[in-house]
Amino acid sequence: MNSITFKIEKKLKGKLGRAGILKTPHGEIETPAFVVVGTKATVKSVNPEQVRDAGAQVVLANTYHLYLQPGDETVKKMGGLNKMMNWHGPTMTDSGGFQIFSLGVAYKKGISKVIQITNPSLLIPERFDDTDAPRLAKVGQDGVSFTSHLDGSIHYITPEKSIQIQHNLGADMIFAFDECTSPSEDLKYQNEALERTHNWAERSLREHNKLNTENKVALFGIVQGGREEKLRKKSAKFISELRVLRSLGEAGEAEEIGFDGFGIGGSFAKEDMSTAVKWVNDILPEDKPRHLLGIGEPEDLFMGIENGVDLFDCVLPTRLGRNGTIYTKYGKIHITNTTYREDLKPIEEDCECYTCKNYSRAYLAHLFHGKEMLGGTLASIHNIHFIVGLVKKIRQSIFDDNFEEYKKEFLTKYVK
RNA sequence: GCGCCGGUCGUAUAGUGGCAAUUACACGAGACUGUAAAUCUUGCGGCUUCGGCCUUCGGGGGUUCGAGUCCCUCCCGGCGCA
Repeated sequence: MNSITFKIEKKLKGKLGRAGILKTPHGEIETPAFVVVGTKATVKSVNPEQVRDAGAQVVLANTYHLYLQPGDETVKKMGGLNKMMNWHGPTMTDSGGFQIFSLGVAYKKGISKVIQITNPSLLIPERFDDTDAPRLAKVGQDGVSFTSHLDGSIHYITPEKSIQIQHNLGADMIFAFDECTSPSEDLKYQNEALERTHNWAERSLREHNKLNTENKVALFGIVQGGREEKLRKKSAKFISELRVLRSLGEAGEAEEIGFDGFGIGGSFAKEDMSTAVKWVNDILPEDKPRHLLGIGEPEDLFMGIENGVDLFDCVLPTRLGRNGTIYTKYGKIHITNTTYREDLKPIEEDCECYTCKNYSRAYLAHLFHGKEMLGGTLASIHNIHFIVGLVKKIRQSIFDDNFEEYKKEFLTKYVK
């Protein structure tokens, strides 16, 4: 009996894309699916009923943040992630690997998850030879030391520790501890980092194997390798084929176990993303779910799905929403712009979300100008509905055999 | 009527001889991709070939190389005494 099962129901002709169903202990996920991010066990500004009503099937929380506050043991005492946050559906946790990047090389530097290759200076390693620069995460031999942004305390996270924390948090699907590298690192470093990620993958899998006695938790391995084709393919192969032995009781028998699913990680140059995803998904086993970590924008979702991605997560719908940027089928709008102050239309006329059914742009503009909390909530609800809904529509287009037409129709109207 | 205090970029302020002028809010625009983010950046007198140029601190006049700052006068507001 596996913790999760994945069944492909329909494939995209001539492409790697597919639509399927992922079964977890807390319910089914129709894939491709967009996972809503709730880093600290809350989707910021939105309650679980609103998250569900906006169409979300699954939420993702973060190991690093919940370990620091309130502490994974405390989460466990509260009954685990689902019970604590009153979310009844499937859950995931990220391993903390992204914080190696965001609190490390990327710390205070304007390097983000996705960079534009039109700014090539970000890709020149020499420009970033700043080993002395202050950072809150430092990679060591065995794990990573983090300086807490909350109180300055030092914490050493190893793959084993990350997996232990994640088991305490109690999500259905968890991730191996990996190192998300910056594209500004040179090839030598990318190589070293990848070796480390592979080593950590094995240690994560072993620790998970020890702790997963009830077989309720699924572990996803993460493919890294930066922008290098060789490294990406090497990583996909290694992570796919990684096995550890699990004993089957007293008789001394053992079975080989590998990862239940796969994550594709890294900080991408936008232009490189599709080729990297393609390299990797060509190699990853077809019968296991694939999660493109931390992506993305509407155009990225089409790209990912057509190249065989089953799951996405991204902070954008909620972060943008909170900050007054709202998705529409014609592109994003800034609701605080003067033009919306007396605009009585909903964000989108034909949108079925709670926000669009009940409120005008003018009211949202008012809430944002007045710094009322409800503004961020209503905008987040719409953005979640929009992005989650977009992935659902793309999924439907796979079943309807009109993926290409839908993609073209959407992207023609949608102005970046 | 007399005395005192005060009038600075939408608002509130800083500024006591070198100032296109502080700070906050408001306003305008932008950014955000496994969330140190309900955050951050940036503009906010006009023009600019980005070197500058012009016009500004209640009105008018004066002193000075130079005035938001000093002097005179007028206008407006607040307080006190008649």
